[in-house]
Amino acid sequence: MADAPAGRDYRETVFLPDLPGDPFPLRAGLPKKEPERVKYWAEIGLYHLLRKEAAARPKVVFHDGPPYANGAIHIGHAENKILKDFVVRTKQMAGFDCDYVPGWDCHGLPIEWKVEEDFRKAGRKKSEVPAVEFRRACREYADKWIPLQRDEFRRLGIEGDWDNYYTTMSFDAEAAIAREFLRVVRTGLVYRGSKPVMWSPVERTSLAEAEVEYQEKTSPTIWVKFEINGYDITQNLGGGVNVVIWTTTPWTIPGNRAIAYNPSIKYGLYQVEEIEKDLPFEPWVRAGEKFVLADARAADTFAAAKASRYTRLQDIDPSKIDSCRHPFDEWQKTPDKGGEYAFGVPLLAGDHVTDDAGTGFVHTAPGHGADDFIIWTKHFGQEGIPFTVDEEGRFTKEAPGFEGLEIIQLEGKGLGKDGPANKAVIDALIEEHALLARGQLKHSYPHSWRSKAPLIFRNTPQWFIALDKSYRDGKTLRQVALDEIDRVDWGQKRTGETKDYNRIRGMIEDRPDWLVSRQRAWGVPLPIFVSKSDGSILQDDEVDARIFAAMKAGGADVWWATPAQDFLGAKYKAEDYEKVEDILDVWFDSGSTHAFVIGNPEAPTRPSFVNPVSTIYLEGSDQHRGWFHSSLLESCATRGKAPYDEVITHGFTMDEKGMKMSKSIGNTIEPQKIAEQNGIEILRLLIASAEYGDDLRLGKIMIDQSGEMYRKLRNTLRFCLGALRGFEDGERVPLDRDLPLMERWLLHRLHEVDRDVRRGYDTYQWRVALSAIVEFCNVDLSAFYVDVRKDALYCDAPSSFRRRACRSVLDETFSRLTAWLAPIMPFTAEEAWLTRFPESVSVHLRTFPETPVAWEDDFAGEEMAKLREARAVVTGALEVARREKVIGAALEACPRVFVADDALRASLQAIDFAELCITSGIVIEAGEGPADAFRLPEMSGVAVVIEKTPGVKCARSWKYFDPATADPRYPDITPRDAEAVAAWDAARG
RNA sequence: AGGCCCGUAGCUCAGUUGGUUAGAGCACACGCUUGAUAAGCGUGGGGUCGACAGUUCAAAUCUGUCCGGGCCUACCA
Repeated sequence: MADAPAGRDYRETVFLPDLPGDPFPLRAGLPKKEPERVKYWAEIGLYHLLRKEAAARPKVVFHDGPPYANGAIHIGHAENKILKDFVVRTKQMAGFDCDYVPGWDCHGLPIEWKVEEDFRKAGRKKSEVPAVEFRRACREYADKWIPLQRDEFRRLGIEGDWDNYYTTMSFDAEAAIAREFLRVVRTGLVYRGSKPVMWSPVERTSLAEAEVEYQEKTSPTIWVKFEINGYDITQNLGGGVNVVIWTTTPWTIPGNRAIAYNPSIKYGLYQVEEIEKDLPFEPWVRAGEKFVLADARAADTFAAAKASRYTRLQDIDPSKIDSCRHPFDEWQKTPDKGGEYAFGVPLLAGDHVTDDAGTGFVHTAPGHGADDFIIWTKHFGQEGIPFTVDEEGRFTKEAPGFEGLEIIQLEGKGLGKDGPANKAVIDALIEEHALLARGQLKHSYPHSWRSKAPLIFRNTPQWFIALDKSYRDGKTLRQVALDEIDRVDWGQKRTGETKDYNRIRGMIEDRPDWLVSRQRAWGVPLPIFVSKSDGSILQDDEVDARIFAAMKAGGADVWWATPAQDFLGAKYKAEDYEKVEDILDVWFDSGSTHAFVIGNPEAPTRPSFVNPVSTIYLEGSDQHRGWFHSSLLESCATRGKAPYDEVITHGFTMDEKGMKMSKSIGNTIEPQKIAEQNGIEILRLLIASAEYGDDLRLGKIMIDQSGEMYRKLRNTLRFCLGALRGFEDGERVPLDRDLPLMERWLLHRLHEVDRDVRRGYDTYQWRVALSAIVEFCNVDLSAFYVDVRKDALYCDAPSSFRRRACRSVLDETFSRLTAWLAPIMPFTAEEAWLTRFPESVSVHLRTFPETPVAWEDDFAGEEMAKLREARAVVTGALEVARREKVIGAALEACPRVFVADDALRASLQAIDFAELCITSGIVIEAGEGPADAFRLPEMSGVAVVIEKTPGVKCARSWKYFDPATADPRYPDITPRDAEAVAAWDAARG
């Protein structure tokens, strides 16, 4: 076999997929091109074009959870915004109007800290800066960051109304937040109660959890006797039986109001028999004394008390103890001779009590501990909690006998050290014979982040929203919220995933009342007046209207800058009312965003928010405790319903090992860096292919892998662009059953992929859609359809039906690929689309093309599945022949295919199977074939023997052919190629 | 410490109500091609399904314990 004699170079007559000037190069240059594209979208006003295009469509509201206006964005922000962008873009392209209004959360501590620091550097203490000046500085600080963050978000390819973003500190927002709170007041759910908070006596302020750090501290420990008042079998016990508690904070004893025990712990009655001898001091314990203790704690307790021998008399059930005497209830040094402490100390059951430390009984001072507070309010509500300590950490008159003593030294050399309070209490206990033992303990104890001074738990008056008070059709806020949780889709409806539903439900079921007041400066005030005579909150529409109007005009500052009388008007006297100066929990701010961003159903803030078919929230899973939570409660309180219909959550970004990213470990990855080095679309693709509900791992390997996926997709688009060069409507053939099987099958696949992509997008499972697209590109297009059809595309005459059919179907493919990919790869989809249609404005103004039902073609699908299985046997055989150096390229082969099954053989004969296998010829025969033929275990009825193709190699298509069949004008190419070249020559004259 | 959750090939993910030798894409190795060419095609290696125990004729799939990781609470009298 010899090649045709060297003759004409046909290369120029081959329709290679090059585009003039290579407008869509393989090397994308994303880091450089993406910013240009962002600018382009801004210039054409894409956001406004989108709104205009979709004005008549059904609305979907995607409401942005506001990031905090502080610092550069990090990878977590990037994941969050990109996922949001996927939702917004897919909804828009699925035929909705999905308006996205980004926002920022501006009030709160982090900014307050920064600004405070700035003032300190300038030599001014916060307390010396007027509230309004301080707030102005906070506002300026937030204002500085918003445009910076906005530009970073736009760089990520996020589309939205970036010129009209919302903030929680705009005057409108501040007025709206205040009005929302007044709305809650009208439900009757707002009350003033108290709660122990972390308090710094040195700084005279409460501290947030984030401002607290734990340090080692040595504290006194005391074992205190509480004599039992009554026990229904007291007669059997005799008198003088004591419950023993243990504590590291003696100063909380005046605040003791209860003792907690755990019903699942075993308790016993013990009698002391003998005291240790030869001690350098005389122990307080006496032989014959009786104590109730957890059995597991008896040994340690008696060791501390120096009782060398003791006996256990009987079991004790603490629930049968009515109450105990307070150790100070007969203390002579109190003004009332102990009468102030003459309340019974009840025993309360609580799970927080353990028997691995202490005595099995927990001293409970509801004003000075979280557990203490919880167990107390569970039994007695807010009643009866004393305020024993003032804001400087001094005992008040509610701690009779100790008034004025400091818990922590406030000044001088001993600043931050224990004050006289502990010692005074211990002395009093000794005096009253209530101290069993004492010691010292080194333990971790809360300290102020800034002053490093120890903190105390201190009961302070605060404002709450009640969860268990009925307010709406006899229901409580908790009940309404739980009902709404059932209505909302947390994923349990779209994918059956119940984890988010369970999580939010659990949180709402368990949470205590909402503490909404903060003793801070940078926020929206609780805009209320409290009657000095009866403690009720003034509720008057005219007053509320004045407050709202003033804030709308001048922001929340007016609350501090305007005399109370101006709000109260003529009807009320300022001196009769206390103007509350606390600010609202910032979660109340963001919980109210729905009210001023989306608006009420009756009063939407924009046309794109009218009667939405759905309102969607999407945030990280930490927002179950945050924004999802506060928005739910706020909206249920004011409107009786959740502000959203669907909630989507995502996990957190981790490093490549699945560990949390942190600056100190140095394993962070900045989105800005990915944008510079790889292009942000690589990150978008990575996020789209991940199970974002779980944590997202991020590392070099994943980014590289995502880059590979990108290249494959880009190259597929690039091939389509080249293959479709010059394709016009006139070339199009009807997309019906007269198409070749290959094209019928490809349409069938487009139909299937369309279904998968829509299903993925509808349920926010981007990876389902993306993997359908990627697999289609790789397996169906690249490895099969394109590989097979390259011959027809390159070498057929333009008039060839086969080539026209191929191009018609590729046109539909390109149309869909660009649309399907647009939400995930907005830059590249745009680039591809505009390369093909330079006169078009943007791919993003399109919707997903409808895919005709008629394209579903089960026959083509099943037929092609069979053919590809048979093809796999041929490719396997070719591989063996290649390895044995029988052939190199597949076109050198002419396989003999033995097919036992008549139906399968008929299928193979019905089409050009050589074309499918990309061989120059093929022989299909009946029967089992020779024993040494190539077979695959899963296709036992097909056997293949590879033989070399006879004939000569076509100088144009490289196929081997019988030169006897050649067109005499073109002896070195096949007749098919001759026809194409003839047409090509004719066109050029 | 408690609540919710995650743990399948090097990587990202599929694995229907428990049922034949656990799949895909990418990566890797080898080969082919040199007309998608800083591309394309083919073939191949690679997993005790986090560990252990249990239920079952049968478990990646159900139960329990443990290990590792994440988010959120709490952090102790």
